[in-house]
Amino acid sequence: MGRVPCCDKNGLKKGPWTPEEDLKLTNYIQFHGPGNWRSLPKNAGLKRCGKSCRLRWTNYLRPDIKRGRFSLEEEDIIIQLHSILGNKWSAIASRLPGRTDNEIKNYWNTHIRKRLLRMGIDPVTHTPRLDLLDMSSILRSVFGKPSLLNMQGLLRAQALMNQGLLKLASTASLLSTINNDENPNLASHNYVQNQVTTPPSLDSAQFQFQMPTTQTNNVEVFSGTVANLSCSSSPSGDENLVLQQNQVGLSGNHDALVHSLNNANQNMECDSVLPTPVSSPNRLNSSSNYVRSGTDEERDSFFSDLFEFEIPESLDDIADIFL
DNA sequence: AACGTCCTCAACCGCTGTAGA
DNA sequence: ATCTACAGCGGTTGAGGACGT
Repeated sequence: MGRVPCCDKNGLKKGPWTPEEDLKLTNYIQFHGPGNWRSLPKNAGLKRCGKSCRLRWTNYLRPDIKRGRFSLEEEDIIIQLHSILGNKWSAIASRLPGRTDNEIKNYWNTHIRKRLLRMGIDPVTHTPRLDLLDMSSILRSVFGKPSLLNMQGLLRAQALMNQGLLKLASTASLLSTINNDENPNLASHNYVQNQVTTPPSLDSAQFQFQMPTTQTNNVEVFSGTVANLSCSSSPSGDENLVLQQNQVGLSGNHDALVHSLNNANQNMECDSVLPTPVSSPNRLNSSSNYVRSGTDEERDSFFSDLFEFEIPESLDDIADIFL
């Protein structure tokens, strides 16, 4: 036996709410409080079903709703949480005060998801998806000489491009994200200058994410640490998140480097709970003056910067085919 | 100006989980 | 244990605005 409908559909209005309806609903709830949605429309003089009233209230009329554009911090948080929780929009919304699950879901589907796809990142698994990469933009990022790219070079590149190199690209971008302190554009330099880095840390209510200080004295080309996050639920079933990390050291040797990168990616895939490459922990924790409200261009730039990396000298022979 | 296409997001639909009778 | 009402969730839809030709 199927469920009986929550209300008699006949004669009930559907579609967009009018200001008058909003006023009726708001006034009623202010006086009586929310709840008892089944009887609310009748009592409030609305020709709507209770479900519609509840949705209108929770998604639009509630006084604590924060309207307007999502900040970059909020985007960061959404991406981080989505990488852990998946499409649990209500759980994500509960960590973003003033935002509704519906709003977050819409924003994900219309903005963030597309942006990740453009970056070659699978929005479901949050892993780099090589088949999704917009190679032209990647190549522009890498070489900064779009005019020098030609079809012949691209074809040769395609023939020679292999999984290892693309993983290198993907993981290098991840590293640049993680290791970048304030300016994303500086990230790649960290890897070629053998710097002693003190990566940032995140310590918030939901996350424990510590990056160790790394000494990279003997590294020829790259140095860095890949944090691999995993998630577990507590026996009590609450949603406290426990994030663990695996460190993957990267060193100069080609084979070792690609091997490390493969391991890093395998770890990610095995855990199926993934770090979000486009989000840096220090951003969440940062009190920097980084511009957090952004135009579309700034947001695109913010994300595309995350895929900027430099080809080490030892890979010059590969890079040469583009030029 | 007119038309077509794309994009956004409020609202709906169908389903599940839960509490109470 | 079963049934029912209700709240809530996630996926989907479609109206309307923005944009391009």
